[in-house]
Amino acid sequence: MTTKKHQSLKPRKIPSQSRAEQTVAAILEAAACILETKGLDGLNTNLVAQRAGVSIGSLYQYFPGKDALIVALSQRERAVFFAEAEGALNEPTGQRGLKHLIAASVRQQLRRPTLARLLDFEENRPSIAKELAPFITAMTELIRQLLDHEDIPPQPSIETAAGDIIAIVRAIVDAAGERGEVDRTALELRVSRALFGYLGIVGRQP
Amino acid sequence: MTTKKHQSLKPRKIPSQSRAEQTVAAILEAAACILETKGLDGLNTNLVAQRAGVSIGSLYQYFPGKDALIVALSQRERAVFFAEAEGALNEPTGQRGLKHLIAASVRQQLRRPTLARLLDFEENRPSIAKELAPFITAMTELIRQLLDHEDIPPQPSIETAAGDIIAIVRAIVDAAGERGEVDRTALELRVSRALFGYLGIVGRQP
Amino acid sequence: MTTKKHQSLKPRKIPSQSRAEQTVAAILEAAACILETKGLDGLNTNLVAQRAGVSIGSLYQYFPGKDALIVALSQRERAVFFAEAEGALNEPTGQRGLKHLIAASVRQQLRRPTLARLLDFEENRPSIAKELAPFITAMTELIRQLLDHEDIPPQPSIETAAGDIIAIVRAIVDAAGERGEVDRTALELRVSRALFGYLGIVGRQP
Amino acid sequence: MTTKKHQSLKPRKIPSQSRAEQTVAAILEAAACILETKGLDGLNTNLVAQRAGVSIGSLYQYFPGKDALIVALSQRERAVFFAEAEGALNEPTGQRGLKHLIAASVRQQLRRPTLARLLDFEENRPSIAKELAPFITAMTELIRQLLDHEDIPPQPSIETAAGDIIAIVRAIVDAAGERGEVDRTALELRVSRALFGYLGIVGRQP
DNA sequence: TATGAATGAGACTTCATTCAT
DNA sequence: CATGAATGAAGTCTCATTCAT
Repeated sequence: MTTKKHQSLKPRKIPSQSRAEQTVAAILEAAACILETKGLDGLNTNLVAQRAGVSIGSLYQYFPGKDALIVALSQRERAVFFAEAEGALNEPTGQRGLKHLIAASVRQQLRRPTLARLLDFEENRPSIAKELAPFITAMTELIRQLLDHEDIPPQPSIETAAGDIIAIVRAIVDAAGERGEVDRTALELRVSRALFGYLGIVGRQP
Repeated sequence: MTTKKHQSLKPRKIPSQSRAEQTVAAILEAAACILETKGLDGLNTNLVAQRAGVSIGSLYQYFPGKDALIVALSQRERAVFFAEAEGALNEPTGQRGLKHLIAASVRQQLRRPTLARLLDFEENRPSIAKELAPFITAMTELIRQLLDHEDIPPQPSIETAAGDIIAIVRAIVDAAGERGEVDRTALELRVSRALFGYLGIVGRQP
Repeated sequence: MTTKKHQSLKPRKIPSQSRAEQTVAAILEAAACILETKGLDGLNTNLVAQRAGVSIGSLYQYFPGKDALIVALSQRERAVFFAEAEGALNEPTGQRGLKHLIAASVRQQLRRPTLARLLDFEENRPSIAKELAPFITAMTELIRQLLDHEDIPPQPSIETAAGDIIAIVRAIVDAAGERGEVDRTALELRVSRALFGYLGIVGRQP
Repeated sequence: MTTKKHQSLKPRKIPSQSRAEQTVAAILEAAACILETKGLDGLNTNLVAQRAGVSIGSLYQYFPGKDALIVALSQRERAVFFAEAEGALNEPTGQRGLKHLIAASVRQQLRRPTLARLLDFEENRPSIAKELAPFITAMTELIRQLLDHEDIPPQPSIETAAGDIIAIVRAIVDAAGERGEVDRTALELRVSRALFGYLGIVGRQP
């Protein structure tokens, strides 16, 4: 069987000893590495275990299956990203908040471009998406609050707008990653233009 | 590994008899169907052959493997799309041209949303992308000509802009497809705003 | 099925028109070529047909199966060889006869070393061997007559001796072919020594 | 094609647990059995695994493919043979050494005639031969030392002589196996005659 | 808990052979 | 007779997952 259906994708145990935490971290990092170097097709549980210096049995001790690995990896990356993105709420205006969000996205992407792109894709698979719903909800909520500022024109559907915004940022930033761009500022500017245009914000962007 | 490394992705033979053409068409359509209903993981050569009502041997007669199937499918869809998109060059202004392009993209996406989204992703995989390079080149050239009109502000890099434009259109349109949107007009409008914003075109869009 | 069991290995029809003869010759030569360049694993009926410039259907018109191809090829080579070897019977002494036989073997092998070696092997497969029995019988008979001369010490078993002689000649000559040797004379000398030693012929060989 | 091109033929992992050693042994013995009863065409990985009482996955855990199986089998047989053959170096004279070598060859062949013959052939296939080069080298060296004794006439090329000797012994011994001979002594005598004749040793062999 | 050998469903692919045109 | 599209049995090989030690 390729993949067992309908099994939990949550980590099996919350590692309480630091030894276990290290194991989990090693496994995730191994998975990340392989994803970056060999792509999705190159990712398999046996290899991950080997690269992590752990037995395959141990891997299954911490992750109930392959998908759980990807979910955990996404969550790891998302957690970092979200911690940065949340700062957007402290910005005084909606536009400043958006810029903050964009900057966080760009930074996230440029840290590990290949990995980010691959995860972006995997997150679309229904089985994975389900587990990442909380993040989507949180992002949507965050964007909703940003759009709520009075310096942002009202949108017909906040839901739709939030989804579009996430998609647009991702698209430009992934495309840049693919091209190997490294200039953060230029990239942020391009994203801003698209986003501000989308939202109907006229006027000068810095 | 799912797929053998480094094998040709080009069709093995061009069908010379009309019976063969039918076979090829049936195979491609079956692949499209499966992609739509069971996703990428559900796509395998045996199932495709079965659904196409041909033997597995026949499939391999025309396609050297699973990836070749995806390539051929992309090319089929791209050909349809490009035929429509090319009309953009007949528009009098750059902005009208872009609208034409957007409309074509939206139409393409709304025809078979799931399929379109899946192919959009697959096309990013390096091995697939290589085979689709001609299409990318053609699209870039088309966009270059559109941006060349004087009603479009000059862009720092045409290449980058072209890539970004393709990515933005795709992103919004795919996101819409995922949500199950069907309102062509509303969708076109949102894409226009993002694109025109990106390009620095100020002023009222309809 | 890899190969149908129990089917005739004889050519299906004796080609009466010269057109058919040419076809058969082309097929055999194509098979020989492929055997030489891609080895046994590279030999398959479709490829042979293609290389012969004939449709696969036509190939089966003349040969009832893959093994029949190999049998026919062996027979073609054997016929040439045997025509030369038979001259041994005209030699005045047994030793001269043997030399004649050796010379014929060496010449045969050096013409197409790789092909000869491959066929030597294939001829051991029971299904092939059956069809080549007449040749073995003829060879055994030929050798029996040579050994019957009074300048050859009597052998305990003519049958065994004949088999051994064929095997020894083949072994040395194939080994030489493998090494890429081209010096006919040196090779003949070595074979003579082994054979004459085997037969208990003492004294000077030229 | 029967076998994937250009993959390693070396065992994938050396069994560290004794359970694994048993598995490997069972697989090799099953392969040997099948080779003896159904020939080369009858050898396939599924059947080997089944006969060995292990899963196909286990087989591939230790052997990357069918050819690796043959290589390992050859090495197993060669190791046994070489251990016996090496004793030839302890003999006082070259001729005694050769007899020792011949006796070892005959014994090896008569143990499992069919298997020996099949392996002899397979070892000629380039891909297999490569892996067995060490054995060939060792044999050549052994023969070189034997021929170095003063009771053996000097040979124009030791390399060639060594190759020929191996080939001659093999040929006669394989032919005997094919005929179902069981008389060790008679066989050894015939080989001796051929070899001594080849080397130019005159005089009475027992 | 950790280990890693074992499992086996299932995907991929070839190629000898047939048969409708 | 020739053609070449179609067939599908038979084989190869992988990898997610389990389980005895």
